[in-house]
Amino acid sequence: MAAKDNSTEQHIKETAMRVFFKEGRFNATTQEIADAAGVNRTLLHYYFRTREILLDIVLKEGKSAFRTKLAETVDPALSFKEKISRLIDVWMEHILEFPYLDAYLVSQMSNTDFLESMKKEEKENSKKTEAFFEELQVEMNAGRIKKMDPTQFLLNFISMVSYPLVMRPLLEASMFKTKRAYNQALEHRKEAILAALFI
Amino acid sequence: MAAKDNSTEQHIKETAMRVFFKEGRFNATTQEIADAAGVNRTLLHYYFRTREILLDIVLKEGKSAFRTKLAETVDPALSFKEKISRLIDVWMEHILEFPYLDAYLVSQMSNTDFLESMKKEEKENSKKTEAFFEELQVEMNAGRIKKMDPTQFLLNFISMVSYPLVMRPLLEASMFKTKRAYNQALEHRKEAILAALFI
DNA sequence: CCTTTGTTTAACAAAATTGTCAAATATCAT
DNA sequence: ATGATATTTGACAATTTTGTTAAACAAAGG
Repeated sequence: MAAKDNSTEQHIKETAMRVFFKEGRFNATTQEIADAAGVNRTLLHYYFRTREILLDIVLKEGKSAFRTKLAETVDPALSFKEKISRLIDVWMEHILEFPYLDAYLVSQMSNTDFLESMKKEEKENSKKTEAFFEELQVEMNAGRIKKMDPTQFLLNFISMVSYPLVMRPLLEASMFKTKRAYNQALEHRKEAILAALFI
Repeated sequence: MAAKDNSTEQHIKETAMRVFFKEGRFNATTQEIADAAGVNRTLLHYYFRTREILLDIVLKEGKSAFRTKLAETVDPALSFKEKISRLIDVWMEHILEFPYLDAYLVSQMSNTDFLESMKKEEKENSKKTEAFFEELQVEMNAGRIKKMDPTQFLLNFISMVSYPLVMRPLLEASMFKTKRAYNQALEHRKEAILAALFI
């Protein structure tokens, strides 16, 4: 293999992503990750040197991919409601793919570095948020949404989309009789959210 | 000290509760917990034998206390909306006190034992849930709530109450300019939730 | 005073985990 | 075939963490 081939490196990252954020095994050891990837543990250190660096990279790339996806989703030509509708789709899809990502982020929030990088993101997104709020204001004036603080609308929106998926194992076990019942509820989730957000 | 005095044992439990579920340090070592409690590490093992047992006890007692609190809150004489209103108060208060508890529960959900104990709780609560759904049905028929699947109403409710608090560090850092702005939003959270749930 | 209970101290073994290294193999490109 | 890169193997030191034990000390009650 003379030519640089990063497929194994990529494969390790994807495996780590799976173990951490799909399966929620936040304390997985380097050995477990290597096993899951079908690769020798030394190779992890060869490519990423430390477990922490690997986790950092995986997290950063995951977040970045999601941000890109979200941005691509919002077509300015669409109606506000249609925008929201598509956002719900993409957002739910993403959390379904990596259900433990948010829980991990929160659990790491006492870490100062994380907070810093988050605040940087906020600044980059603040323009989009303001634009969103303006559109929202128009909808409220048009009587298609109850008048309220835009912030509260945003919180309602994110909450209703994320929570049932992020806390899925908890809700499924503690409030529903069967997994099937929960899956059915999720299937109709989007309409329920839209109905709650719009008059 | 001839007489049995369990104040230190209690103090250790409270400290563990604080470290784990108020501060979110899920990986705190027995040494760190002992330090936080101002007590020798050996004493932890003396009372609880293992770290795992201590965590189990703390978690079980915490959940049980919350369940009791919730049950006490619901006065059958109140109107449905008033019941919901009080539930929001108690619920938010509880999450404010132990913001990391839900995240921990979710992170442990791959653990089979947890799932089992959760399912047991579901069975105990299923009667209450059904009663809740019946009341909800009455409200819908009376036109005070949009007609929808009661399950979706419940998911909307829990989501809007919990998510902004459970994910607080995340939302605060990534979407708000200041902590103060977030606190202000939380102050008006209850009315916003009620407005979204009721017509 | 003596006993019991609570608590600390120190030391220890065992296990788990991490990160590093050197050497051996494998695989591919030229 | 040769060289270069990818990957495995085995071994190792260092560290962290856990759980146990024995001994000493403190305090309070009878």
